[in-house]
Amino acid sequence: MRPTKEQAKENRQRILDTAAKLFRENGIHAVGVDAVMTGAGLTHGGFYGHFKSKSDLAGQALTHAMVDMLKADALSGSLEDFAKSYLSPAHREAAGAGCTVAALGPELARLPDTERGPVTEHIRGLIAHMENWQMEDGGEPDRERAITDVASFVGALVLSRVVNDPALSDEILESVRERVSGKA
Amino acid sequence: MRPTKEQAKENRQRILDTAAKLFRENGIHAVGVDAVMTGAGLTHGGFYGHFKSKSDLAGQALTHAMVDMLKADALSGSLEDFAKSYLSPAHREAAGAGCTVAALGPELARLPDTERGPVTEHIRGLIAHMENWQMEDGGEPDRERAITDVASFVGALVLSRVVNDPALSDEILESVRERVSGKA
DNA sequence: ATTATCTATAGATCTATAGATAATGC
DNA sequence: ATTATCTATAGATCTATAGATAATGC
Repeated sequence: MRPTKEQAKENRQRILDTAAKLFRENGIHAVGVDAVMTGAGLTHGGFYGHFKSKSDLAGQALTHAMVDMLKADALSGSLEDFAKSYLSPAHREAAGAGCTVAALGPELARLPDTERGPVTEHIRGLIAHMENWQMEDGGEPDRERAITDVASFVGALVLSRVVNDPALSDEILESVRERVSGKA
Repeated sequence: MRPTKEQAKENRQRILDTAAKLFRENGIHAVGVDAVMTGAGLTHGGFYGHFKSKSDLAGQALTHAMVDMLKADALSGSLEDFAKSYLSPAHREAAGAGCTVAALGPELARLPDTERGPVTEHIRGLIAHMENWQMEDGGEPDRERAITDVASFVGALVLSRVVNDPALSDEILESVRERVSGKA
């Protein structure tokens, strides 16, 4: 029953991936250690061999998810390409695999100051990317606009998920997408 | 020990107000019926005489909070005044008395379709207000811009609360405020 | 007599720990 | 012998209900 050292490391990674998905889908508070372990194909008792606590897991899993997003393909293309994918119905419907800030913003905001470093750096990274795209388009970097664009992206995705009218939800995503693309 | 009919109605209202505040501050999931009742100065057993369930309470309390916000003074002034108050450090620090969408967005998004009608109408109301302000400024109403502005407001408030660097948090609020005011 | 509230508790669920198990790794 | 996982369970906490209490309202 005991797995190899490598198998154990793989199990640990699967716990992290499962947690990052379930937390973003349902909220950190709504997902128990038990659900994460079952999702990873293990029993919940073994959890504490891998992580100190649920809070420890949440920190590691979500930091990992945010780092991955900043390295994703979508960010290596143009601003228009990024907007098209970030503000897509597909992203709206796949919260578990999508932007951590849009999926868990207010819940992350309630974490103690000391645990919000990774999200803060993640947001700095998104702003920096916006500034880069502005320069690629030949203009001077406008930080005020970069920040506003990031805010409107996150806000639009949150609003599009909150609203229960599909037409309005689509309209929100498209409005921000066209507005950001159209003013380069 | 039994209160008058009027006292009972006041108690019910105090439960609603306490719930609306605690839910926005800590998240719906993180606040128990017990904490709401204690906050309202009652014992938790009496709760079910007033509401069918916790979910029933959450629906009523938050709908009430959103209706109140659309009637608030801030919305009767200019767009600049609204932006100044919505995007203020005071609002950032008082989630329990502030915008329900910014405080609970992703958690509301996970509610079943049938319970998201009130938030949807609330968001429609915010967009309509933006369009009115545009017309007051003498221009044609630009719905695409109205939607983008609402998204950037909500997004900015969420981001300002997530970030653990006070300078960046202030910068996010001010950037969106200046950008929205400056392009009228 | 009615009823808003309180006391007490049942039944779930959730975090965390303890001890057993059994295969790996020295 | 070590250790990753499993079984079992302790201890909290949370939603909801049942029955008692005591003052209002007919």
